[in-house]
Amino acid sequence: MDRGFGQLQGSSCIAAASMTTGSSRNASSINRPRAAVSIGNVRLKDIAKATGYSTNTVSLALRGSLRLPHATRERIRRVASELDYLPNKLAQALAGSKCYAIGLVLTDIQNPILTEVAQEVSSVLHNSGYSTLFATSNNRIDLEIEVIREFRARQADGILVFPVHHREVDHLVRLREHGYPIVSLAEVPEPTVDCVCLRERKGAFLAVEHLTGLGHRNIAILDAASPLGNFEKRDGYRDALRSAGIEIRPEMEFFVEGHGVLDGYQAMNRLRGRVSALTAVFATSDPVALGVQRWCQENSVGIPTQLSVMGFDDTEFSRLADPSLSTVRFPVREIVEAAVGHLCELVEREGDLPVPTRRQLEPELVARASTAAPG
Amino acid sequence: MDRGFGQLQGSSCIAAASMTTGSSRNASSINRPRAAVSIGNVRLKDIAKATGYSTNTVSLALRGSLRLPHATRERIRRVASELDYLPNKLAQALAGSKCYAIGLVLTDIQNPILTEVAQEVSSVLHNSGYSTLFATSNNRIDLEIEVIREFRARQADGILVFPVHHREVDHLVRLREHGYPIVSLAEVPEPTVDCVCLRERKGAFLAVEHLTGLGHRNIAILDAASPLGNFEKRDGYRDALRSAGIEIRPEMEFFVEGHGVLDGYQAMNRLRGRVSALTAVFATSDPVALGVQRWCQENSVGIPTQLSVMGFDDTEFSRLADPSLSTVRFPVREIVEAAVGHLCELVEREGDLPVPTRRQLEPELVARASTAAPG
DNA sequence: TTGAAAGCGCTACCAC
DNA sequence: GTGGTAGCGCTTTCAA
Repeated sequence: MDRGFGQLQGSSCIAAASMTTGSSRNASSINRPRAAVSIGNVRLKDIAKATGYSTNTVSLALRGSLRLPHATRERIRRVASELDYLPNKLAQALAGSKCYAIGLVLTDIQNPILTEVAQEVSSVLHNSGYSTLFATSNNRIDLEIEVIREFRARQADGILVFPVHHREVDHLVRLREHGYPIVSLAEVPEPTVDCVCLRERKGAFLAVEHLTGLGHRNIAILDAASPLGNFEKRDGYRDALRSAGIEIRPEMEFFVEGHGVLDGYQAMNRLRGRVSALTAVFATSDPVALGVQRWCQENSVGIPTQLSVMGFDDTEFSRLADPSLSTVRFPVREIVEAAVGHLCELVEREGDLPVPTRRQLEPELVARASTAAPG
Repeated sequence: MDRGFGQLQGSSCIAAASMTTGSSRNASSINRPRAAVSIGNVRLKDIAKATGYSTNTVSLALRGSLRLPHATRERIRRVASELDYLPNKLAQALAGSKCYAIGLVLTDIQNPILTEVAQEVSSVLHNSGYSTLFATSNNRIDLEIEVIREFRARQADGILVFPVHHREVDHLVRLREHGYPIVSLAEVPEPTVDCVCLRERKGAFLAVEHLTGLGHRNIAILDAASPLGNFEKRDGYRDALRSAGIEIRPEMEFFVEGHGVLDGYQAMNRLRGRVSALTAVFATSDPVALGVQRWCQENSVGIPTQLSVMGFDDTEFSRLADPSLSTVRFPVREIVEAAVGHLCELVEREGDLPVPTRRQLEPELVARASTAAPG
């Protein structure tokens, strides 16, 4: 295994579910009134019975309390493991104050960069002793709100979120104000909620600057973000044009539906008549750029000879695309580590939460074979 | 959005976490002894206080009991929603017998077909009123065991799993025997545990039969499954050779490390010296096949003119590859629907579990542009 | 129709 | 060092 992915060490998640009005009947066997899981339903009480200690002592022993003599602790632990004791985390969470679970809300799990994030988040959280409750909002604000409620209902200790709309985060701000730890993985305008993110605007700037630097002046943007009201990348695109003295033309700005390969392909199909007027395309995510490449191959448009293509995110598929895709790196590991670290601090904090902070990470241009000087 | 993916309606997950010995101190503010979430901590008791009813009545009202007069129910519900009541699912699960959560164990979330499965599972479970606890075993049996324990500790009502080793499922069988509902998404030899799966062996047979049908006789297999002890696809490959009267040569069977594009690319690199002896390659998963294509492009091996390439799974990237990839469809929706349906039946069942059953779905050949008669 | 009381499995607090 | 007792928020008898 030499893929550069976070070595996941066993990770997991909860999908929002509309509570059905529970038809909770018991498995009417005689000796277990209503245990859902009939194996592993060894409880503290059972260990207490087996060892002669009280449940109290058993609980302390299993949590490694130093108030107990070593011998007692070991004896209890041995019996517990003989009985294959499995603590009920629900009960632990209910009695204690934490459940050691963090909610992660993505917009779309099929977007490869977000899949990478999911993997990395669960890995890092796992190493910090937390489980990951995982959800997708499918780019719908109502679902974003719904899954966050679901997480809160499940008593998640805090939330990591890629907000659907970077400017529509009132629901997050409100929770934060009430002391609920939330870290956004996308940049929100004011740091009214904690945020660890990539400087997307600058990333887009670097991408387009790379193109202008190569001599391109007719550069289109295929933008999957703006339709959702997220303008960072488009603004960076415009910044770069401006700074190269190139006129900003609205007819060079195209919306695409989503972050799939097909979305990029279809977008190119729609604007096929105007392709000859372009020398370069900047797609706001890698799969979209791959769709562009695919369209070009089918339509005999040479890359980069006739058209230069830039992506965004730097996922595995782009590295191995043909031609390999120029793009901007989304530093998954750095962002996730910083975000998780910050969130855990908030969660483990004793008093009130501090004022929200914003941490922006730097993008990095990755120039590969899909871009060159215009022919 | 016209991608053919399951329209996810908000879904989520739990990553296995090693219990840290909890340093659970209270947020020492005065009026809330130890509430983790300070917003939304409206409890039944609060609604009871506000309405004058008992918590009991409130509980019944919110669950829509018909024993209460319509007016009472509505009144209570209104107050609950005014107070923004959010039920504590942990407490519900502890008191009731179910927690309305199902664990999903994947081997690898970065494998696109498994990502699709994850999306579809959470979508379908969501529609059935369940949350999804999601985990990856990273192809390690010890992690598989660990995450399943984690799920049980979180009281998951049942488990969906792609076992790492299809022949090493004793731990699953044991749980099943104790009444814990488990459905495997890969074929296990004996139906000692419930199983809803693709006939992989037949799928591989169809793939290779397609190649022999085109006239190929020198067909290699790039096999990511056998290293894990899963021989269905390799057996199907051999079946097809046999039925075409082609000798089975061990030197045509290559292991690859994982299901990534890079794995396929590197495998080709390793066997480069022998490529001229081949006319076709069968990769046991699409990304591996894409890696093969990529290698061929770089090394000027024409597809399908000099080499035919078959994949397995039929993911979006393969449909849009260049040339588009011939493959075998993994019927995500059908499998997931059947598996979830079956699991939910087991979970909701009143008495003991019935004997395990096996449901095998039929694979379907998808012939595209990456395969042709040998040149 | 409604409410009181017990209990889910665990942790916390205060005795002994 | 150890064990009662109470309580987390909810559901579920059972009685009124």
